[in-house]
Amino acid sequence: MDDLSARKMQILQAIILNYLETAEPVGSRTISRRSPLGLSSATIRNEMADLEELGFIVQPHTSAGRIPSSKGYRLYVDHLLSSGRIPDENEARVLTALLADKSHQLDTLLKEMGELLSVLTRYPTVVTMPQIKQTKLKHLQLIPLDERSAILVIVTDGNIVRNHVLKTARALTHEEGDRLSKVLNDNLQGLTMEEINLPVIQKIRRELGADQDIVTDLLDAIQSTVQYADDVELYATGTTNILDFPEFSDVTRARALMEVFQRKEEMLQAIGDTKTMGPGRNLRITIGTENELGPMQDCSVVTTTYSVGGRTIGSVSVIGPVRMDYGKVISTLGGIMEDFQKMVRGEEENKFLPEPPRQDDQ
Amino acid sequence: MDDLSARKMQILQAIILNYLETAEPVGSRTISRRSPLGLSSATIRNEMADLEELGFIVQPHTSAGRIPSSKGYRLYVDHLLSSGRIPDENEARVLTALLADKSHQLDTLLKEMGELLSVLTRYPTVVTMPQIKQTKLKHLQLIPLDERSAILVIVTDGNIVRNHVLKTARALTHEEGDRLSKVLNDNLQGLTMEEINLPVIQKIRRELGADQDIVTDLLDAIQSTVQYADDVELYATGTTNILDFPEFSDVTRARALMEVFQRKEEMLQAIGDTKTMGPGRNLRITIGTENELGPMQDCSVVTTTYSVGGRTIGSVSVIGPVRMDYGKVISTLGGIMEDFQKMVRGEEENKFLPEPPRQDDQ
DNA sequence: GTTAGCACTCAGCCTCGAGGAGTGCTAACA
DNA sequence: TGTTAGCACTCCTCGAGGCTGAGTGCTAAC
Repeated sequence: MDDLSARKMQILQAIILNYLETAEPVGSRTISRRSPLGLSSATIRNEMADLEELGFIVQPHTSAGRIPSSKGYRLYVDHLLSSGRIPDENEARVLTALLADKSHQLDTLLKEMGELLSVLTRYPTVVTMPQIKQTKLKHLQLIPLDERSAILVIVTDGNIVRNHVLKTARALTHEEGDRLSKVLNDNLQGLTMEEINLPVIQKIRRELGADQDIVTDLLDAIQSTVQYADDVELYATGTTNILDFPEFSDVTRARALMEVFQRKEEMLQAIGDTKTMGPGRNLRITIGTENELGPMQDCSVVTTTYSVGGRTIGSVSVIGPVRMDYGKVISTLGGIMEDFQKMVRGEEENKFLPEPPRQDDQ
Repeated sequence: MDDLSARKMQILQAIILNYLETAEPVGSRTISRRSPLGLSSATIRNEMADLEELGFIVQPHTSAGRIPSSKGYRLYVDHLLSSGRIPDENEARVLTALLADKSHQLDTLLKEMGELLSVLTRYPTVVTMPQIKQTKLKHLQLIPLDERSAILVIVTDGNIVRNHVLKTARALTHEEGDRLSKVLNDNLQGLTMEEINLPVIQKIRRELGADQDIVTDLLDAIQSTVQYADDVELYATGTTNILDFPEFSDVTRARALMEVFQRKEEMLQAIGDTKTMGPGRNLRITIGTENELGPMQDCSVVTTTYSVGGRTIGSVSVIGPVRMDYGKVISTLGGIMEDFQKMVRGEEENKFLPEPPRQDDQ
């Protein structure tokens, strides 16, 4: 199925490129005129008939031109797109300039990045926030608040901060808070949330013998943070961009899609399991009917992952109509993510330097 | 302009009620048949002509029925709606049951509330998150993180927590962190962000004499939190609900509106200044063309405020088409907010009780 | 002041036909 | 054998024309 003649490939590509632009079925005559092949429309027609039989293009109705099928886009993305595209360096510059001073807090950096991506690509963008569960604990601090509550602050790799307000059986003193924090840190620092298991917890329980009454509350809080951490957080931007495209000028369809953007579970399903994906310039593209979700079958999803400390802890996806500018999305997403990773890594190292390097501009 | 005859009032109300249901212009014959007035369509027609001249209703085209104008809705909301509506108690129950265990963290409580409101009303809902600037500082804690950074945790009334990662000129020890925190607390506790002024800052600066090098970073962090606090945070839910209504079946219009929902400044403008509004069952209703923003002129906004510790620190708005069920929205919003305020107040008091009261159900 | 009746308006819907884009097929050509 | 020109055919799109029905304003009578 892959051994299409070079000419068929070229014709398919021409059809796709044209369709990307116009969103209208493309006819043999258009290809004949526009492409450098120098073939008559009749010849193109013959080839198109073959391509249709092979399932790469379809005809909306008898007397219309052809539009690419999911299978056709797939071939295009896998074989035709790869070479010859240079990522636009300007965009990376923009990112670096724009976000330089926000780089030390991963959440905000990611959100800004999502927004930037949706502005650059003109497509909706969805970022899964760092899965705190997978990152190493860096610091825990229990802050007594008042007679019946305290705050547990949890900091992990990448300076991701989470708070958890907990009810306590009695008032805590500041000193107790510190002492408890120390025990927690001694036992948990460097572990990931997932690695907090029974033996560790029992060790903590032993060491906190004197404060038995508070211990349960505390462990509950950690427990519930871990549980909450199970719950991936999503951040979607530029969702209204999808309404720009004629394929969604039907309100019912548009609405169905907008709703998917808002529903966490469905969105996660659309993005798919990212754990199996390696880090770096590793993207996954899901095209049209390859999506399981009904309303998403008119869309394509381009997903990549990001990592901190060598662990893949989240993903960034750009979502557009099947008729999306794959080349641009891939290069923009790739470029920005590369930059992002560089920044995060830089951030991790900077701490040991006397002064952050700052003169790469100009 | 207010001294409409009782009959005109009744007819206007009948027109509005009918239009709320059908979204179609309503004709004289419909009113004649449906209303208990027992008048012929010709008489209704005469009255309608008057109402039109007075600006309470308009005619989309010559041979169509009438639809209410913004002025008409305004009269309806102000004079016709008030009496006779009992808030639905069930909804309040739902809220209390649903949110009981989330009540101790204001942000999440508010978000859940927004979601609940949009589910109950089937309209989009926008919540402005607590304006931390206006709440009293309860506790500050500086947590050293690593060689070049620390986290400043700020807790205010209502247990609103904010973190701020700050770069430090050198590594902080844990003891230093505590000492600095203590000075901050001694000087700032009980103040609002707005009340942090130069004298206070200089006092802190004096007391921290020995740690001059860190002080600037720290004050910068507070400063930037204050600044960030200036930036109201919005949380919008159920925005796609708006697509249900025929008045937004035009995608361009729908898109314009969806975009307003996402843009903070425009949304704030639409909600309007809430500082002038008192707390409690105090709602403001902005109808149709009373809105300044173009895309919002087909919408009405029902806004109320919430307060903590006697200060109004945020607002909750329900946004729908002008043809919205004002009665339902007003009673739902009112009921839920009452419940919410009760909960927050309960929360504030609970701290001093040995055990939170829990047997009011069943 | 209310009502019946009538002429009038106009959006919505249907139908019909022309126009045009595009196809598939066949036959001729290099 | 691959390519091309030509032709008949399909079917979508769009606009014109006509009909219908809901609704109006006006007038005259009660």
